[in-house]
Amino acid sequence: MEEQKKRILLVEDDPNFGTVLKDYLMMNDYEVTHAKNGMEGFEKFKKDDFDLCILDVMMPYKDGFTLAKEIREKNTDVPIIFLTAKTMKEDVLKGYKVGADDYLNKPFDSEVLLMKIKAIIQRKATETISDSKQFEFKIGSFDLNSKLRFLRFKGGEPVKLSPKENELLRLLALHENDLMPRELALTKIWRDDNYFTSRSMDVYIAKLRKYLKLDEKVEILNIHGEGFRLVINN
Amino acid sequence: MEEQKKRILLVEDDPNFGTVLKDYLMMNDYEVTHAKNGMEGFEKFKKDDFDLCILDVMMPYKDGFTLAKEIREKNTDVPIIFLTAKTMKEDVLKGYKVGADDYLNKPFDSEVLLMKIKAIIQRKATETISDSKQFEFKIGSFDLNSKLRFLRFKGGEPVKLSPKENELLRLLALHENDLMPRELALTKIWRDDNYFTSRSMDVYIAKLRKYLKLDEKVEILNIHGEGFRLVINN
DNA sequence: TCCCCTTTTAACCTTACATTAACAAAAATG
DNA sequence: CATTTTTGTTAATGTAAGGTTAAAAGGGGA
Repeated sequence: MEEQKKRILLVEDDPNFGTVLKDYLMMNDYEVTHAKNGMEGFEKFKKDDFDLCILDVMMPYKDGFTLAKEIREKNTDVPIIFLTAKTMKEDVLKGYKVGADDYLNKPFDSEVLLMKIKAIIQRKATETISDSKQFEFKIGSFDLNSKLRFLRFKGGEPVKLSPKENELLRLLALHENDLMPRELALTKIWRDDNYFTSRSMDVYIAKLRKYLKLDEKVEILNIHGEGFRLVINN
Repeated sequence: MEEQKKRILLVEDDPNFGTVLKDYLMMNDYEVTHAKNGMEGFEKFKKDDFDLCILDVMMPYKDGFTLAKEIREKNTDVPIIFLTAKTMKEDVLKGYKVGADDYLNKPFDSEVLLMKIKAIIQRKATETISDSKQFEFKIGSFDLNSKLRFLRFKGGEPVKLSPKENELLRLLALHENDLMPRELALTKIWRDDNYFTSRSMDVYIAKLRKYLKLDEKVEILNIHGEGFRLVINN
């Protein structure tokens, strides 16, 4: 059985270290694309599909965090590992905020890196089975295209959705008729969970409800203290 | 409202460090059970449901790995974080083998630990989302969906249940036709057992009876001084 | 720079929930 | 049978969560 090699985007400005790491990963059966800085990293990211990104934090022109943010705008799912200078606590916290999956302090042990890579790719694989790759939804009489970010009612004129509107409606649609926990949306979309992000989410729920009013069979119900539920009656 | 606190089992033999860590976690809104060694840790694990285990690796009598293995035999899902001595690489690798979700080198930064805890619990939550079925009960002519918190009579309009109503009815349903001890509900749902919580529970029993009146075959009987019994006659 | 689009923050209001109180009824106790 | 405990039920209260709208704050082009 031909296992497809996993593809890693490695963004690391130190040429020596970068090359060594790349070779090491390739020896361990990963397909590695090595970019020398943030710009290049983003270009390569856009061109290809990767299973994992390993980003150095300290880089000229465009640091790892900025790059990660750009990557996240394009793709909310791809796992990201940061390579941070030793015990830069702020870096670690900032990393998690941007949506990192893990971090590694330099200098690090290569075997540990391998373990992490395996664990993370594995984790994403099971997590992603259901919810990735799905960009088109039927919601009552609506069609949602979450890749192009529009919502269309009965084949009429599509209305454009903002990124957050879109992500939120997509999450709801993924859980159609089922509970979509508040926390899930907050951590997946807002990447933070506090009073204000929570209120912000409520505002977006209101916006979505306004859009969805056109079809009285479709509604977003609240489950007090838990989250929301997109139901389609018939 | 009533956001249920996440429960952490902390197994750490150093009394000073353990206590400090416990307090710190509690300050951050976790419910923490602290065990002083592997044995005690396992006992406590068996007695309760936890959302996360934090295990020190170096402990007398029973080290963290052995404990983790035992825990894994009982429960394949609960996330485990190891606290390892600084850069003991073997420990890290061994930890992953045993099925750890993450590890932290001592000394570690407490904020980083918090981030990890949040990330890990969140991750598990999304993974575990789909194993419903254990949330659906048939009670006479009623359907109880305790995940979506509604009760439906003969396929009619579902009526929403409050968290406490829901939990209580679920507990009763789990013990259908059998005694559901007062104390059980109080410790599991109210997590406290005193005069007032007990009265509060009685209030909820009254509410449930009102809902269930629609089906005269279903009733909640009191067993004086013992608890309640959900019976379905036919 | 200004403008437009998006997102957050704020304010105010409504609803949902849990607890407590108060009083009635049943059951146990002796 | 009188008294104490336990349970049944309804209503009042306080607080937290959610609904809604508008204004402020960012942020990326033209």
